[in-house]
Amino acid sequence: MSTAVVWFRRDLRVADHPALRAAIGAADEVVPVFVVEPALWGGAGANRRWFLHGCLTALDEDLRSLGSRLVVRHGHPTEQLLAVAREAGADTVFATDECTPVASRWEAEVRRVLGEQGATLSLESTSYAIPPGTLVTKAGGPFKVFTPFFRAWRAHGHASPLERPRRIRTPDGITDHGLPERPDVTADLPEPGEAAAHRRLEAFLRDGADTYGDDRNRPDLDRTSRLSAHLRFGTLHPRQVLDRLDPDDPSHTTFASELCWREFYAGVLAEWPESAWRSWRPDATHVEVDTGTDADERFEAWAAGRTGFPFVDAGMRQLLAEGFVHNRVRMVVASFLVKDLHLDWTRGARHFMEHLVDGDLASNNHGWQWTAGTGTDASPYHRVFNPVTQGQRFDPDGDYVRRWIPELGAVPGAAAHEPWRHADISTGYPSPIVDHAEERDEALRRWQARPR
DNA sequence: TTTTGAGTTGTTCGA
DNA sequence: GTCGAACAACTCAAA
Repeated sequence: MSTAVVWFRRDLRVADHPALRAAIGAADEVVPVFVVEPALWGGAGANRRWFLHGCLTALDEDLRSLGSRLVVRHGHPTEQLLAVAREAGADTVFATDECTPVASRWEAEVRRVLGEQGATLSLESTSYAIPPGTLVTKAGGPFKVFTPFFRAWRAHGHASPLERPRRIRTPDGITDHGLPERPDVTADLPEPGEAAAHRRLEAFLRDGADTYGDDRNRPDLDRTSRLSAHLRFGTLHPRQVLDRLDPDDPSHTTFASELCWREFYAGVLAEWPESAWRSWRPDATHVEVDTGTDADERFEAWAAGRTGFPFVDAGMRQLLAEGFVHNRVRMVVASFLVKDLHLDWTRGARHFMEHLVDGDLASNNHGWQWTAGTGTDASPYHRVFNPVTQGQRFDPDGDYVRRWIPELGAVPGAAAHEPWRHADISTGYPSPIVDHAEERDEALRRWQARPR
């Protein structure tokens, strides 16, 4: 009897799972393992831990229905994988390549330690339709601009999803530490697990995909896919999404481009690992940012949704309430932190990572860098979002704003975006903490004054 | 090597 | 109210 280990990480599904498929093909018995690494688990934020816990529970149920089960271990992946491999008598550990700086370090460590024992780590596929680093420019270098990358990405095509396995044989008697306690959360979070991911996908294909091109920027309509958390934890693979889209439908293509942004930024982070928390543009590193007590107070107002700008505050309150923010609003609140409050983008990125269920280092932090003007984009400095006109344009009836800010419940229609004009009926809502026109000029001044 | 066209998501001003 | 131009100058990708 031969045995293989499958190391689950951000690929918490059984269908379309190349590493699982490879293990089943290579060995008679398969031990599916998830290692709870204390530092990573502790750093994830309660919302993401809650969702992860649910995904692991669902994965265990799915595996049991196939005749297997999920073995959960706590500690360093190197020690724990080695221990499981020894217990099971396995000489190969199969895993999905994560393509992130931290994961790459773990993989190298696991590969080395297994190698010392005569065992191997076999990486199969990635969490992306096209593995980061695959696509290069004609000059052979990494892409730094999205549009040419998107063209190359579309032309390259992607693999078809794999079938769900019918049966998985797993040996008895492997020690299991069990899952950590499920954290208590106050937010209303999405349903975790592979089955929920597919229900979400089907709902989007039915109700949102055909109008995505027109409606995606409308937080009041809420017709985006809401698949981000599932893509983050791999309860769904982008292959499985792309497989259901019509490449000739412009609306579907717009949605595919959003999946492509995820892959673009994964490639950028893999190429420049240090850009996770430092400005990608060298000349943007030293744009003056505010620190100190005043800056801290502005940050707290932003984080709590008390800036006095309804579109910004609605987004920040949605983040706390749902662990999710509509993409359009993410850009507006990020622009506000960086260009109206003059705070370092990493403060905002860290706050997002704390609360977002879909929090992904590459997408989140490079999204922030794009807004801050420090990332892979050529000319963003004069692109300062106006929080009022953005609200008026993308939430034309004020519905999104009133949904999250009860104090504005009596302010009708688009007037909710300018409550200072209706102070008599907006009860208890703060006045704007800054003057947007002045801070916009200040942001432009600081950018132009940056040392180069 | 040099050149050329283009660059997610915007705002403001003035005609 | 609508529309086009300006907002600096730079970097990237491809020819």
